[in-house]
Amino acid sequence: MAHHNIDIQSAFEAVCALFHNLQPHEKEKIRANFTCSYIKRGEIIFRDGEIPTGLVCLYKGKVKIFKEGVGGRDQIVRMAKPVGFFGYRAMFADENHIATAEALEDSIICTIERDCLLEILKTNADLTFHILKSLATELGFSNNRTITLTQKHIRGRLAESLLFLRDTYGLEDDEQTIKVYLSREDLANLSNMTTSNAIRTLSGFCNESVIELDGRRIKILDAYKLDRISNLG
Amino acid sequence: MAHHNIDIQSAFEAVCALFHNLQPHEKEKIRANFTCSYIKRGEIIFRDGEIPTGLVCLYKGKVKIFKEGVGGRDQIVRMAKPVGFFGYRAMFADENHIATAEALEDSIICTIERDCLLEILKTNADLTFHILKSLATELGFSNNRTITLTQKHIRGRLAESLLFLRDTYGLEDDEQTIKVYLSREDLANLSNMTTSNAIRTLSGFCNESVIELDGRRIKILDAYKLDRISNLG
DNA sequence: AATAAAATATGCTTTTAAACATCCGGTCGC
DNA sequence: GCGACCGGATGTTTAAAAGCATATTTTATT
Repeated sequence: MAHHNIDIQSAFEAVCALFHNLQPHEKEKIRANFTCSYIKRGEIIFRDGEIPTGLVCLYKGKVKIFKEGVGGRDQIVRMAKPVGFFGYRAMFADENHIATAEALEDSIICTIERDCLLEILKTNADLTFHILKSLATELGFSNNRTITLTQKHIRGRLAESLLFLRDTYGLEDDEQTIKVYLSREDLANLSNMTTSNAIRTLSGFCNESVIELDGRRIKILDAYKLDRISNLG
Repeated sequence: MAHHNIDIQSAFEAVCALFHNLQPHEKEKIRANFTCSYIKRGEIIFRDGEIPTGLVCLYKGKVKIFKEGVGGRDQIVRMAKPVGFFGYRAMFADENHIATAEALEDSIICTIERDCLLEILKTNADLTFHILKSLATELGFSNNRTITLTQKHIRGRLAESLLFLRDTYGLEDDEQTIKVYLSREDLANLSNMTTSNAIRTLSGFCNESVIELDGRRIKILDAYKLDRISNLG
């Protein structure tokens, strides 16, 4: 790992910037309980059932968080982007993880040791409220997502997923290509469908000139139409 | 409303008991911003799109929180029981409500005015952390629920809903009858299925002697079998 | 470079649950 | 008392998506 030469100081500052209203002594406390590591594409960061060891932050790369469902079918419940936290829900709820986190590309993740963070939260109401707000927002997303995944048809679900990926990771310089390269299987697991149907529907969109495909590269040609499919399909 | 003679003092104490670590001056502040009202069965407490006015607490009765989905099909996202809060997610996320709350039976609800509560939270880290924890737990439920509703088959979804209702509202004195009386339509909206299918599946369970039906009264005869259907069906 | 393994593509079949159509029984309002 | 309406029950039809089979292409491994 050492040969990757992670710039811990930069990572530390970037992570701390996510916290608002951090007192100097709190920052030093975090520094003393802060670790960084390099994660290769495909590696597991934590597994369903494990005890959360701390607050995980993605400094570089992309991570999917998924749950294994009925008959081994995975559902992606979250896509983490840098710089942002993930895997904190279980820690705050005082539960074991209920999902698995896997790096989608080579990534750098940082961890703030659990007890250290909890101690800071016990006295910093501002910071605690900030996290509370994030959780409330996320719960809203989750509720919306439930409706989408259960009620929209395949085309609508996939269209929404593509728009979600665009909104989460942004576009390449061409202003059209979604800045994340998922396998058809991951797209399917994000959209609650089989891999076959993801492939089929994707090539359907392609025929209708809504998107353009080049391997895992997805170019959104007609965002308006994609939005319409998402909302009415 | 006055003729219903709500015991505001008892309600106030019961609601405050939900908060831990409340300072005396905070309690008085809440008392000054505390209102109670009587809600008839079928009445709407708040609607999707409205601005949250405060923290709502159910003191007596039962309330369903649902979202209208594609083609007017509702999905129940939460069932509130006394004494407990609901409708707080939107307030904490600084959003408008994304769901509608309706009383399932005659109920008494109390409201703590929004700004009053937020002020208290700004300085009471303990209390804020407590709410944070609840939200984290709820987000876990929501994620689990998404998997259930998308991946389980009709029988599994309905079985899980029945067990969920039992766990939420408990059983009558006979130790078998679920202590909530939902219409077939509500059961369907809880389980992501059409009303016809809820009726059909329910009478299926009845034929298999897993449950016993008497109108809206549902008796769980074989909890073990119901659990198995939920997990494997 | 050769081979194996994984990912993608596509056609066909089957299953599931929605949609639709009645029908029944109770309740409400007039 | 009558008709309208609502909730519940049940059978039939239809559509959507899963499942399965099989190519083909790409990527990884030796």
